[in-house]
Amino acid sequence: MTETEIIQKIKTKGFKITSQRRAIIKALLVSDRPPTAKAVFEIVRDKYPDVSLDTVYRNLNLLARIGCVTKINLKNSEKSRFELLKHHHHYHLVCLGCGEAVCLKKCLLDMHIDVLKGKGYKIVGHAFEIYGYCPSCCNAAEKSKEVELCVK
Amino acid sequence: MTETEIIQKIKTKGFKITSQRRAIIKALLVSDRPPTAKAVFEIVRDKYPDVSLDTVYRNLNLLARIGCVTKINLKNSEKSRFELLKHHHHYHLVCLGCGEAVCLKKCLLDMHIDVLKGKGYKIVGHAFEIYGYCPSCCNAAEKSKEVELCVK
DNA sequence: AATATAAATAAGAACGTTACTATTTGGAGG
DNA sequence: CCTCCAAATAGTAACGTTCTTATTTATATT
Repeated sequence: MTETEIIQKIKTKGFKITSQRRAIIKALLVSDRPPTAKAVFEIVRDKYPDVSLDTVYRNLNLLARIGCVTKINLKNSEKSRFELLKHHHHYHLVCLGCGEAVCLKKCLLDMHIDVLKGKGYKIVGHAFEIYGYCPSCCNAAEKSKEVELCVK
Repeated sequence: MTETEIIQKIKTKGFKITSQRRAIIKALLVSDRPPTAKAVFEIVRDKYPDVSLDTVYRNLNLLARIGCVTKINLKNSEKSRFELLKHHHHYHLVCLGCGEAVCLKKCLLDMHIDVLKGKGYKIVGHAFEIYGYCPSCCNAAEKSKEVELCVK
Protein backbone atom coordinates (compact mmCIF):
# COMPACT_ATOMS: atom_id res chain seq x y z
CA MET A 1 0.00 0.00 0.00
CA THR A 2 1.13 3.57 -0.65
CA GLU A 3 1.23 6.31 1.94
CA THR A 4 -1.71 8.01 0.26
CA GLU A 5 -3.84 4.89 0.39
CA ILE A 6 -3.06 4.37 4.05
CA ILE A 7 -3.81 7.99 4.95
CA GLN A 8 -7.05 7.76 3.01
CA LYS A 9 -8.06 4.62 4.88
CA ILE A 10 -7.33 6.17 8.26
CA LYS A 11 -9.52 9.15 7.36
CA THR A 12 -12.29 6.92 6.06
CA LYS A 13 -12.34 5.09 9.38
CA GLY A 14 -12.69 8.37 11.24
CA PHE A 15 -9.22 8.54 12.77
CA LYS A 16 -7.05 11.60 12.70
CA ILE A 17 -3.84 12.29 10.85
CA THR A 18 -1.03 13.31 13.16
CA SER A 19 2.56 14.04 12.34
CA GLN A 20 3.71 11.06 14.40
CA ARG A 21 1.27 8.83 12.57
CA ARG A 22 2.63 10.02 9.23
CA ALA A 23 6.17 9.40 10.38
CA ILE A 24 5.30 5.85 11.47
CA ILE A 25 3.79 5.11 8.07
CA LYS A 26 6.86 6.50 6.34
CA ALA A 27 9.07 4.32 8.52
CA LEU A 28 7.14 1.24 7.40
CA LEU A 29 7.55 2.29 3.78
CA VAL A 30 11.31 2.79 3.95
CA SER A 31 12.01 -0.46 5.78
CA ASP A 32 13.18 -3.27 3.55
CA ARG A 33 11.99 -6.15 5.70
CA PRO A 34 9.04 -5.87 8.09
CA PRO A 35 10.44 -3.82 10.98
CA THR A 36 10.01 -4.38 14.69
CA ALA A 37 8.24 -1.76 16.76
CA LYS A 38 11.55 -0.64 18.15
CA ALA A 39 13.02 -0.21 14.68
CA VAL A 40 10.09 1.98 13.72
CA PHE A 41 10.50 3.87 16.97
CA GLU A 42 14.13 4.65 16.21
CA ILE A 43 13.37 5.89 12.72
CA VAL A 44 10.54 8.09 13.93
CA ARG A 45 12.62 9.44 16.80
CA ASP A 46 15.10 10.97 14.38
CA LYS A 47 12.47 13.49 13.41
CA TYR A 48 10.35 13.49 16.58
CA PRO A 49 12.71 13.00 19.51
CA ASP A 50 9.89 13.05 22.05
CA VAL A 51 7.79 10.32 20.46
CA SER A 52 6.95 7.55 22.89
CA LEU A 53 7.27 3.86 22.24
CA ASP A 54 3.65 3.52 23.28
CA THR A 55 2.61 5.78 20.42
CA VAL A 56 4.47 3.58 17.98
CA TYR A 57 2.78 0.43 19.28
CA ARG A 58 -0.61 2.09 19.38
CA ASN A 59 -0.33 3.17 15.78
CA LEU A 60 1.11 -0.06 14.45
CA ASN A 61 -1.71 -1.95 16.11
CA LEU A 62 -4.23 0.50 14.73
CA LEU A 63 -2.85 -0.02 11.23
CA ALA A 64 -3.16 -3.75 11.76
CA ARG A 65 -6.77 -3.45 12.95
CA ILE A 66 -7.86 -1.37 9.98
CA GLY A 67 -6.11 -3.76 7.63
CA CYS A 68 -3.09 -1.79 6.41
CA VAL A 69 -0.49 -3.89 8.16
CA THR A 70 -0.01 -7.54 9.03
CA LYS A 71 1.32 -8.18 12.49
CA ILE A 72 3.74 -11.07 12.34
CA ASN A 73 3.84 -12.73 15.72
CA LEU A 74 6.44 -15.43 15.68
CA LYS A 75 6.29 -17.87 18.51
CA ASN A 76 9.22 -18.37 20.87
CA SER A 77 8.85 -14.83 22.15
CA GLU A 78 10.55 -13.18 19.24
CA LYS A 79 9.54 -9.60 18.73
CA SER A 80 6.57 -8.83 16.57
CA ARG A 81 7.16 -7.45 13.13
CA PHE A 82 4.80 -5.23 11.19
CA GLU A 83 4.43 -5.80 7.47
CA LEU A 84 2.66 -3.44 5.12
CA LEU A 85 -0.23 -5.28 3.53
CA LYS A 86 0.65 -6.73 0.18
CA HIS A 87 -2.02 -7.64 -2.32
CA HIS A 88 -0.82 -11.20 -2.59
CA HIS A 89 -0.68 -12.19 1.03
CA HIS A 90 1.01 -15.48 1.73
CA TYR A 91 2.33 -17.64 4.55
CA HIS A 92 5.73 -18.74 5.67
CA LEU A 93 7.80 -21.55 6.97
CA VAL A 94 9.97 -19.85 9.55
CA CYS A 95 13.30 -21.50 10.27
CA LEU A 96 13.97 -21.45 13.99
CA GLY A 97 17.66 -21.78 13.28
CA CYS A 98 18.53 -18.93 10.93
CA GLY A 99 15.26 -17.00 10.97
CA GLU A 100 14.76 -17.16 7.22
CA ALA A 101 11.20 -17.45 5.97
CA VAL A 102 10.18 -19.61 3.02
CA CYS A 103 7.04 -18.46 1.26
CA LEU A 104 4.10 -20.82 0.92
CA LYS A 105 1.29 -20.43 -1.52
CA LYS A 106 -1.97 -19.40 -0.01
CA CYS A 107 -4.46 -22.05 -0.90
CA LEU A 108 -6.06 -23.55 2.13
CA LEU A 109 -7.77 -21.06 4.40
CA ASP A 110 -10.54 -19.97 2.09
CA MET A 111 -12.71 -23.00 2.61
CA HIS A 112 -12.91 -22.60 6.37
CA ILE A 113 -13.32 -18.87 6.11
CA ASP A 114 -16.19 -19.14 3.65
CA VAL A 115 -17.98 -21.64 5.85
CA LEU A 116 -17.58 -19.41 8.88
CA LYS A 117 -18.70 -16.31 7.04
CA GLY A 118 -21.79 -18.17 5.87
CA LYS A 119 -22.61 -18.87 9.49
CA GLY A 120 -22.43 -15.20 10.45
CA TYR A 121 -18.90 -14.99 11.77
CA LYS A 122 -16.86 -11.90 11.03
CA ILE A 123 -13.28 -12.80 10.22
CA VAL A 124 -10.69 -10.16 10.98
CA GLY A 125 -7.47 -12.07 10.70
CA HIS A 126 -5.62 -15.30 10.99
CA ALA A 127 -2.26 -16.79 11.84
CA PHE A 128 -0.70 -19.58 9.92
CA GLU A 129 2.95 -20.34 10.42
CA ILE A 130 4.93 -23.54 10.35
CA TYR A 131 7.96 -23.74 12.62
CA GLY A 132 10.96 -25.89 12.07
CA TYR A 133 14.48 -26.10 10.76
CA CYS A 134 15.70 -25.68 7.23
CA PRO A 135 18.06 -28.33 5.82
CA SER A 136 21.23 -26.39 6.52
CA CYS A 137 20.22 -25.84 10.11
CA CYS A 138 19.21 -29.47 10.59
CA ASN A 139 22.79 -30.57 11.20
CA ALA A 140 23.12 -28.27 14.15
CA ALA A 141 19.68 -29.27 15.36
CA GLU A 142 20.56 -32.93 15.03
CA LYS A 143 22.93 -32.62 17.94
CA SER A 144 20.17 -31.35 20.18
CA LYS A 145 18.11 -33.94 21.94
CA GLU A 146 15.14 -31.62 22.08
CA VAL A 147 14.27 -31.48 18.43
CA GLU A 148 11.46 -33.74 17.32
CA LEU A 149 8.70 -33.85 14.80
CA CYS A 150 5.42 -32.70 16.26
CA VAL A 151 3.47 -33.48 13.12
CA LYS A 152 3.80 -37.00 11.90
CA MET B 1 -1.00 -37.94 27.57
CA THR B 2 -0.72 -39.52 30.98
CA GLU B 3 1.73 -38.49 33.66
CA THR B 4 3.67 -41.71 33.14
CA GLU B 5 4.01 -41.12 29.41
CA ILE B 6 5.23 -37.59 29.96
CA ILE B 7 7.75 -38.63 32.60
CA GLN B 8 8.95 -41.37 30.31
CA LYS B 9 9.44 -38.93 27.46
CA ILE B 10 11.39 -36.52 29.64
CA LYS B 11 13.71 -39.31 30.68
CA THR B 12 14.11 -40.51 27.11
CA LYS B 13 15.20 -37.06 26.08
CA GLY B 14 17.80 -37.02 28.83
CA PHE B 15 16.19 -34.49 31.14
CA LYS B 16 15.83 -34.97 34.85
CA ILE B 17 12.77 -35.57 36.95
CA THR B 18 12.41 -33.00 39.69
CA SER B 19 9.62 -32.58 42.19
CA GLN B 20 8.70 -29.21 40.71
CA ARG B 21 8.56 -30.77 37.27
CA ARG B 22 6.22 -33.47 38.53
CA ALA B 23 4.01 -30.91 40.18
CA ILE B 24 3.78 -28.87 36.97
CA ILE B 25 2.74 -31.93 35.01
CA LYS B 26 0.11 -32.75 37.61
CA ALA B 27 -1.21 -29.21 37.41
CA LEU B 28 -1.67 -29.60 33.66
CA LEU B 29 -3.51 -32.86 34.22
CA VAL B 30 -5.98 -31.47 36.76
CA SER B 31 -6.80 -28.33 34.78
CA ASP B 32 -10.04 -28.55 32.83
CA ARG B 33 -9.14 -26.04 30.15
CA PRO B 34 -5.58 -25.32 29.08
CA PRO B 35 -4.18 -23.25 31.93
CA THR B 36 -2.07 -20.14 31.79
CA ALA B 37 1.42 -20.21 33.23
CA LYS B 38 0.22 -18.24 36.22
CA ALA B 39 -2.58 -20.72 36.88
CA VAL B 40 -0.07 -23.57 36.86
CA PHE B 41 2.18 -21.50 39.12
CA GLU B 42 -0.58 -21.07 41.68
CA ILE B 43 -1.43 -24.76 41.74
CA VAL B 44 2.19 -25.76 42.12
CA ARG B 45 2.79 -23.16 44.80
CA ASP B 46 0.28 -24.84 47.08
CA LYS B 47 2.70 -27.69 47.50
CA TYR B 48 6.00 -25.90 46.77
CA PRO B 49 5.67 -22.37 48.15
CA ASP B 50 9.14 -21.39 46.96
CA VAL B 51 8.68 -22.38 43.34
CA SER B 52 9.48 -19.54 40.98
CA LEU B 53 7.39 -18.42 38.06
CA ASP B 54 10.44 -18.79 35.90
CA THR B 55 10.59 -22.48 36.71
CA VAL B 56 7.00 -22.88 35.61
CA TYR B 57 7.67 -21.13 32.32
CA ARG B 58 10.88 -23.03 31.75
CA ASN B 59 9.17 -26.37 32.24
CA LEU B 60 6.06 -25.56 30.25
CA ASN B 61 8.26 -24.48 27.37
CA LEU B 62 10.34 -27.61 27.73
CA LEU B 63 7.21 -29.75 27.58
CA ALA B 64 6.20 -27.89 24.45
CA ARG B 65 9.60 -28.41 22.84
CA ILE B 66 9.63 -32.13 23.48
CA GLY B 67 6.10 -32.43 22.17
CA CYS B 68 4.02 -33.08 25.29
CA VAL B 69 2.22 -29.74 25.31
CA THR B 70 0.87 -27.34 22.74
CA LYS B 71 1.52 -23.70 23.48
CA ILE B 72 -1.51 -21.69 22.47
CA ASN B 73 -0.42 -18.17 21.68
CA LEU B 74 -3.43 -16.07 20.94
CA LYS B 75 -2.76 -12.76 19.30
CA ASN B 76 -3.83 -9.49 20.89
CA SER B 77 -1.44 -10.05 23.76
CA GLU B 78 -3.58 -12.49 25.62
CA LYS B 79 -1.66 -14.78 27.87
CA SER B 80 -0.36 -18.03 26.50
CA ARG B 81 -2.10 -21.23 27.46
CA PHE B 82 -0.53 -24.66 27.64
CA GLU B 83 -2.54 -27.64 26.43
CA LEU B 84 -1.56 -31.24 27.00
CA LEU B 85 -1.06 -32.89 23.65
CA LYS B 86 -4.12 -34.72 22.47
CA HIS B 87 -3.91 -37.37 19.82
CA HIS B 88 -6.44 -35.63 17.61
CA HIS B 89 -5.01 -32.15 17.46
CA HIS B 90 -7.21 -29.56 15.86
CA TYR B 91 -7.50 -25.82 15.23
CA HIS B 92 -9.79 -23.09 16.38
CA LEU B 93 -11.70 -20.03 15.42
CA VAL B 94 -11.19 -17.77 18.40
CA CYS B 95 -13.87 -15.17 19.01
CA LEU B 96 -12.26 -11.87 19.94
CA GLY B 97 -15.48 -10.85 21.60
CA CYS B 98 -16.32 -13.56 24.07
CA GLY B 99 -13.16 -15.66 23.86
CA GLU B 100 -14.96 -18.85 22.89
CA ALA B 101 -13.15 -21.17 20.54
CA VAL B 102 -14.88 -23.12 17.77
CA CYS B 103 -13.09 -26.27 16.72
CA LEU B 104 -12.09 -26.73 13.11
CA LYS B 105 -11.26 -30.01 11.50
CA LYS B 106 -7.62 -30.50 10.75
CA CYS B 107 -7.37 -31.13 7.06
CA LEU B 108 -5.10 -28.66 5.39
CA LEU B 109 -1.63 -28.55 6.80
CA ASP B 110 -0.47 -31.96 5.81
CA MET B 111 0.18 -31.16 2.20
CA HIS B 112 2.57 -28.34 2.94
CA ILE B 113 4.22 -30.27 5.70
CA ASP B 114 4.82 -33.29 3.51
CA VAL B 115 6.35 -31.15 0.80
CA LEU B 116 8.64 -29.46 3.27
CA LYS B 117 9.66 -32.70 4.91
CA GLY B 118 10.50 -34.07 1.47
CA LYS B 119 12.85 -31.16 0.97
CA GLY B 120 14.73 -31.84 4.16
CA TYR B 121 13.00 -29.46 6.51
CA LYS B 122 12.37 -30.55 10.07
CA ILE B 123 8.95 -29.43 11.26
CA VAL B 124 8.57 -28.89 14.97
CA GLY B 125 5.30 -27.01 15.20
CA HIS B 126 2.84 -24.69 13.62
CA ALA B 127 0.29 -22.04 14.38
CA PHE B 128 -3.06 -21.86 12.73
CA GLU B 129 -5.72 -19.65 14.20
CA ILE B 130 -8.50 -17.60 12.67
CA TYR B 131 -9.52 -14.44 14.49
CA GLY B 132 -12.89 -12.82 14.32
CA TYR B 133 -16.27 -12.35 15.94
CA CYS B 134 -18.99 -14.90 16.48
CA PRO B 135 -22.53 -13.97 15.40
CA SER B 136 -23.67 -12.91 18.85
CA CYS B 137 -20.68 -10.63 19.23
CA CYS B 138 -21.11 -9.13 15.77
CA ASN B 139 -23.78 -6.70 16.92
CA ALA B 140 -21.43 -5.11 19.38
CA ALA B 141 -18.68 -5.15 16.82
CA GLU B 142 -20.95 -3.52 14.25
CA LYS B 143 -20.89 -0.31 16.24
CA SER B 144 -17.12 -0.15 16.07
CA LYS B 145 -15.69 1.56 13.07
CA GLU B 146 -12.52 -0.46 13.34
CA VAL B 147 -13.86 -3.85 12.49
CA GLU B 148 -13.34 -4.92 8.94
CA LEU B 149 -12.84 -8.08 6.97
CA CYS B 150 -9.19 -8.69 6.24
CA VAL B 151 -9.93 -11.72 4.11
CA LYS B 152 -12.30 -11.07 1.28
C1' DA C 1 27.29 -45.13 49.66
C1' DA C 2 30.49 -41.23 47.88
C1' DT C 3 31.61 -38.33 44.10
C1' DA C 4 31.40 -35.72 39.93
C1' DT C 5 28.90 -33.21 36.54
C1' DA C 6 25.40 -31.52 33.86
C1' DA C 7 20.93 -29.88 34.59
C1' DA C 8 17.46 -27.48 37.36
C1' DT C 9 16.32 -24.12 40.58
C1' DA C 10 15.16 -19.38 43.08
C1' DA C 11 15.59 -14.72 42.95
C1' DG C 12 15.50 -10.86 40.70
C1' DA C 13 16.79 -8.05 36.55
C1' DA C 14 15.58 -7.26 31.86
C1' DC C 15 12.78 -7.23 27.76
C1' DG C 16 8.64 -6.57 24.80
C1' DT C 17 4.22 -4.85 24.95
C1' DT C 18 0.08 -2.72 26.83
C1' DA C 19 -2.60 0.15 30.22
C1' DC C 20 -3.31 4.38 32.72
C1' DT C 21 -3.51 9.40 33.31
C1' DA C 22 -3.11 14.02 32.55
C1' DT C 23 -2.22 17.05 28.70
C1' DT C 24 -2.24 18.39 23.88
C1' DT C 25 -4.02 18.37 19.22
C1' DG C 26 -6.73 17.54 14.78
C1' DG C 27 -10.52 18.74 12.46
C1' DA C 28 -15.66 19.63 12.21
C1' DG C 29 -19.15 23.31 12.86
C1' DG C 30 -20.26 27.79 13.93
C1' DC D 1 -10.72 32.42 12.36
C1' DC D 2 -12.67 30.31 17.13
C1' DT D 3 -14.46 26.93 19.84
C1' DC D 4 -15.21 22.48 21.19
C1' DC D 5 -14.64 17.60 21.79
C1' DA D 6 -13.15 13.26 20.68
C1' DA D 7 -8.91 11.32 19.69
C1' DA D 8 -3.92 11.19 20.15
C1' DT D 9 0.09 11.93 22.75
C1' DA D 10 4.12 11.60 26.34
C1' DG D 11 5.39 9.74 30.40
C1' DT D 12 5.30 6.20 33.31
C1' DA D 13 3.59 2.10 35.59
C1' DA D 14 2.17 -2.52 34.92
C1' DC D 15 2.00 -7.05 32.88
C1' DG D 16 3.65 -11.41 30.77
C1' DT D 17 7.66 -13.75 29.70
C1' DT D 18 12.56 -14.67 29.38
C1' DC D 19 17.39 -14.09 30.81
C1' DT D 20 21.30 -14.06 34.19
C1' DT D 21 23.74 -15.75 38.05
C1' DA D 22 24.86 -18.15 41.91
C1' DT D 23 23.27 -22.23 44.32
C1' DT D 24 21.21 -26.74 44.67
C1' DT D 25 19.89 -31.26 42.92
C1' DA D 26 19.33 -35.55 40.00
C1' DT D 27 21.58 -39.06 37.98
C1' DA D 28 25.60 -41.79 36.25
C1' DT D 29 29.96 -43.71 37.71
C1' DT D 30 32.83 -45.30 40.76
